[in-house]
Amino acid sequence: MTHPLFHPDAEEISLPAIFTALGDETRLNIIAILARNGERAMTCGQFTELGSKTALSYHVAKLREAGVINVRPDGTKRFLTLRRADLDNRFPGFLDSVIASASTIPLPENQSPAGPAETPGETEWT
Amino acid sequence: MTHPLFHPDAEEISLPAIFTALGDETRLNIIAILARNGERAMTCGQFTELGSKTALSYHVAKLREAGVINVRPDGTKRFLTLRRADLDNRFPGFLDSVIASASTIPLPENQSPAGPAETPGETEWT
DNA sequence: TCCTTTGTTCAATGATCCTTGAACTATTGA
DNA sequence: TCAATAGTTCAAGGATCATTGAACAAAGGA
Repeated sequence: MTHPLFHPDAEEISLPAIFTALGDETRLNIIAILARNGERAMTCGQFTELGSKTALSYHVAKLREAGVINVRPDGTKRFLTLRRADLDNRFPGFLDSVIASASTIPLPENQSPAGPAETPGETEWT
Repeated sequence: MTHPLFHPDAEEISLPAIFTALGDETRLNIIAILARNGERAMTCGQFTELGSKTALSYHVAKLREAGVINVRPDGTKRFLTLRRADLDNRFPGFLDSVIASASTIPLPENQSPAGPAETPGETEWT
């Protein structure tokens, strides 16, 4: 990595940018799954059912550039987390209402709402 | 009008569609102004500072088709209102958080937050 | 009836979006 | 060192988007 991945500062996160980022089915699903997974970070590889490797890379970048998620490289993987604190601070109540609303929408595959991990040792923390 | 303006049923309103509709600066401004105006309906002509006549017609149609606003033709005018009840029913808390968040963003012109009408008799009710 | 007001529709244009496959980089484990 | 893993970058494609001006339609008032 020549320079670290760009993330907008908390105060630079704009509402239209968030809406644009969330206005895509794939990206909204990524957010919903991340939210269901609690505070645990997830890798891009855990979203393969949502699209191709290339498409996911594209969508994850969009979410990152909009300030919705944080992407932390670690080895060959990237760990994704919601920027909860930053979003709550800038737009109080917004993320919660989005997650609550998005949760009424069925996910494309068998995404269990944060039960015990099927493959122990795979979960990571921020 | 050959047939009345299309409005999606409340249960057909989708979150991605709302995000797509609100992911545009002009449309978000329309919503913010509508919200600031309380329950009063507004005409397209009251948004001229946000864009040309043609552009506004385009954006208002987008908001209507996404289920965010209701458009009621009356004479030569169209009266716009937020679909508060439908949105609150389908996505509780969502619209309020959007409006609260959008209200922290400055409006492009001197949009007073629902003070007394400068031109009495122009306000309308749903 | 004629003109004004209010807003729509159309065609054209340039910009942006999302997806794809192929090629590539970087890291890890054997 | 070699191969597998995880993800990025690039170019190309078609689709959708947002804006413009010109023409149009519908209703209302003089």
